[in-house]
Amino acid sequence: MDPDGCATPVVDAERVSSVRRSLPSEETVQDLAQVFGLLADPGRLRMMAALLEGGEMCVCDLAAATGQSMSGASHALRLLRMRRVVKVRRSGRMAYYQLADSHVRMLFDLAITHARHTERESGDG
Amino acid sequence: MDPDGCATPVVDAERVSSVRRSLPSEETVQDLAQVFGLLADPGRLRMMAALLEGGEMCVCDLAAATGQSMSGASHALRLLRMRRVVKVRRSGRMAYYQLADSHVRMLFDLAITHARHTERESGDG
DNA sequence: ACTACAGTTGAACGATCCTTCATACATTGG
DNA sequence: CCAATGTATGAAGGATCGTTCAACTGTAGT
Repeated sequence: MDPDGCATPVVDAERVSSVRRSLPSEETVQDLAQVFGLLADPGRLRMMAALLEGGEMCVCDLAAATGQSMSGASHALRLLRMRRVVKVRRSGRMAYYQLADSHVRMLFDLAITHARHTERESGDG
Repeated sequence: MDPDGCATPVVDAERVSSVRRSLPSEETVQDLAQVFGLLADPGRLRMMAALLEGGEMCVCDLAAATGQSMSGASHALRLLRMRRVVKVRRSGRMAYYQLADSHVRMLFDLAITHARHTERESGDG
């Protein structure tokens, strides 16, 4: 709201405004946050991992493979579809899903690598 | 809960169990989801972007640069600290934060690239 | 010791999210 | 047409999350 900060004291004003100018646009930030939000759910994460392996799968197999209900899987796939993370191919009454976006594949792969290399201690500092 | 799926019909049983075995462990999935969850908030995202640019910044400058209250910034940094995404250096009554983990930097960078290459239409199919 | 300052923390409120249930839609087979 | 099947969707319930307010810790300066 305020272009230069009023309520918060500032130590290094130059640095602050320089960093400020370098930040991604509001739109980019929102967009990024939404994509990460999609990845922040275990069910959806497993779905993407499944599609990464399985290539193309129908909803019921996807649900079974990731331990979700059909309805839950469908809701999840809807969100992923809306964000263009997956794409669907229809054949009769079946719906076959696959990953749509290679960036997300890379993101996902990198994240898995990150997880594998990370100690799983959580502490405060 | 169920090792082989009971309530959900399955089309390709072999594929399902093969994919199932290939999925990351429960622990990895939870861990990943939490990391992505951290990145799913605009405020935290801006903080990480700021630290990516600014290198090391104190809480009040970070708050000013990302348009957050001191309290909000502190809460956010606490979460990032607990997940070892940032680390803190204390000097007197100041607290200087910087990114702790190069994986997160890469994740973040890749994500920005992704956002820049993505059309911002959201539709259903 | 007292005041000012930088930061931290807990509680409360509202918003958002995930899960589940029920229902609806479209396609296939009789 | 009717029943069965695979999928999609809206609404409700409870959980989780982010923001804010108030109080608290620890340091610096007088």
